[in-house]
Amino acid sequence: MEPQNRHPNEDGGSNQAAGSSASMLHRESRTRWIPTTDHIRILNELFYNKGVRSPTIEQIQRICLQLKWYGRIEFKNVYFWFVNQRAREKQKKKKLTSDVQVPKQRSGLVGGSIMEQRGEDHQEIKTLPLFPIHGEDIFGHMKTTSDGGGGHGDGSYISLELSLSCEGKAEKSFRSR
Amino acid sequence: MEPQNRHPNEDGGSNQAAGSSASMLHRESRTRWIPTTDHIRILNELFYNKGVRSPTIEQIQRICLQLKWYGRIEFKNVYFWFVNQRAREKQKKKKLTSDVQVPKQRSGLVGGSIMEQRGEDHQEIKTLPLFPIHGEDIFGHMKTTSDGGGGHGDGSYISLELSLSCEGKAEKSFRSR
DNA sequence: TAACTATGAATGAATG
DNA sequence: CATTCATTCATAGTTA
Repeated sequence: MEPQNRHPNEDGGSNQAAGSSASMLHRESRTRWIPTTDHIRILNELFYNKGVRSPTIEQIQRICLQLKWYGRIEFKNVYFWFVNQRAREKQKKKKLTSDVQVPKQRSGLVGGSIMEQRGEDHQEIKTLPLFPIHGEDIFGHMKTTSDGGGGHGDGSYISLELSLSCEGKAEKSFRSR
Repeated sequence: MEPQNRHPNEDGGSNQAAGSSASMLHRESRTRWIPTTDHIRILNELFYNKGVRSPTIEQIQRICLQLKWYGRIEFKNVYFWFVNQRAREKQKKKKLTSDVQVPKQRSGLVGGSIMEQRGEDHQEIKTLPLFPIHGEDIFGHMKTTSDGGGGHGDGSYISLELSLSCEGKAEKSFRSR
């Protein structure tokens, strides 16, 4: 289970370059980061021996900068690596410690007031798409009761009649991986 | 970093069709909100096109009410969505706090979001280990290096003196309108 | 090739 | 609001 045994590419140099027999050959395959052994070695060194668990942005940048020497790597790769290491370390421990512990019940939610608005249910009435329910839009006129944010130019009624029947364009949101 | 295949669910009810991997098969015991494509579309519309960044309680309630027509959703879902959207937008927008001077491979890609720092490089340098490979320094103190010469003839110098003292975080701007 | 496993990546939710 | 956690999705690489 230990994540130290991954050997996608050996040697102390290039990585994932030996593609000779494989058929899938992408010019610039938008594939995910494949850490080199040096990457792993250094990252593990930091994580386990140095006790670096949650490096700051600056630290990640520095680490990334150094690791670039051993192969292509980006900021987010380092960031995610630590996130995943922490998560899976904990996850591993949890499984090993299959002890009967009372559920921590760490809920509590934010604020604990409006957040509890559980409107989940009896809402399957997919009958009529009357969007402007009140005649005013979602952002018709409201008073910023506790909007510490400063209102960001409020009062701007936003007509949100956009999704009633949008089917022509499969826009896939704003994502595009 | 842009996903797209994230939300397997559909407003119609279909659920994760790709039945290839048996690694996941959950009943409706799911706790976490899984936004539908309509949810995402509308929320993105509000966030990006309408400039809604920090909706008030009333606004969130209204948005939530509308979105309920497109699938199960609660107040907190909308709330968290905006919180996360703001945070991640900012995270990606956060510019480099320190220059990233990597030997070669700087093909003109400067700036950009911190997460977007795509290594434009496409070559495995891997020829001159500027810093101790034994990784005893990433977060330690490698001030004792004998790099007095500091030869940076070809611009391939990486002065890494990673220290845990990284201040200078004044990137607190980016107001939302 | 399908199934499996390890792990990179994304994101809803939570914490401080 | 900045960070972090938790869960899930996606996929490289391996195995049968």
